[in-house]
Amino acid sequence: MNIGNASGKSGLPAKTIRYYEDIGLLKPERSENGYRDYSMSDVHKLRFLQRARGLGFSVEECRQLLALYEDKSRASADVKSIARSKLQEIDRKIIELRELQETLKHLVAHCHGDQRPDCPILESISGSVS
Amino acid sequence: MNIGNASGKSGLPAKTIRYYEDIGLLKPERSENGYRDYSMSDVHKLRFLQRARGLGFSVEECRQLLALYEDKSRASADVKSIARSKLQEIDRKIIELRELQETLKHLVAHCHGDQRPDCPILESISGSVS
DNA sequence: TCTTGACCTTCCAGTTACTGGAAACATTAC
DNA sequence: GTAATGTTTCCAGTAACTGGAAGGTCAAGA
Repeated sequence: MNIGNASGKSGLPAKTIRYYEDIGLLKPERSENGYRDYSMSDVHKLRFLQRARGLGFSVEECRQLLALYEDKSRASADVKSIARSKLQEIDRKIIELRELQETLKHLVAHCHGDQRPDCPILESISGSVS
Repeated sequence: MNIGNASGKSGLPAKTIRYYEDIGLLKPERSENGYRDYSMSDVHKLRFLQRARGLGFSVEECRQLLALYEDKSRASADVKSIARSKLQEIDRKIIELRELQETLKHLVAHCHGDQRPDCPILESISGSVS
């Protein structure tokens, strides 16, 4: 499938998809006419990239995560260790999102619609300051 | 408190904190000697910025979120509407993180430690392709 | 008191991850 | 057939930092 189609299915702008090819993240086939030709597997990876980038993982982290599935030569112990450290990071992100969620819910619940409430919730949105 | 201290407490590099001042996100007091002087409230905001950026919110979104607490002139209906749309975004992010978590857990659980498993989980990490 | 080292200042240049636009070729729609 | 749309490459610009130089400040130890 063409890049426009892949863009629509993945949620990534065509520009970004080309950029990911430039930096070696995802290299699609080429059609006779020179157009990029994406498989469904490519689209899955693009969609994964779209999500992971939106969740605050860097391009290099995404490259590593993609490599977990693609690099057949990598030892499984390696895969496990990388995946485990990413899992910890994900746990932390989920917790932080829940806290942010609580704060915003509190804000929404305690606004009366006519004036801003005077509650000191900045402390709660910033989490525990160690 | 000095920038080094604020950096340690917030988890943000001093460089980044100065950059946030440059773009008008957070303007601290200045001591007699010209050093930046951060209050605890400033540190809370910095910590919030550290988290929100790490969770994939853009600087402009962070600016908006900070404004929810700071802009006394903003109507509460506005605050509610912005907060609600951010809440939806957070819900989505949490769901996506859970899915990513499931995939990685699956990978860790099904590796045998000596060789990479041959399971087609790319589809699951990329979520539903609409 | 002096000095040494850690910390702070500003400024400017470089990097990462896109993003916009031009010029040209391909495809599709009427 | 031609106009609109989609694709290509290339090059420049933006967002959000990040590193490094040149110099001022401060606290601790000889």
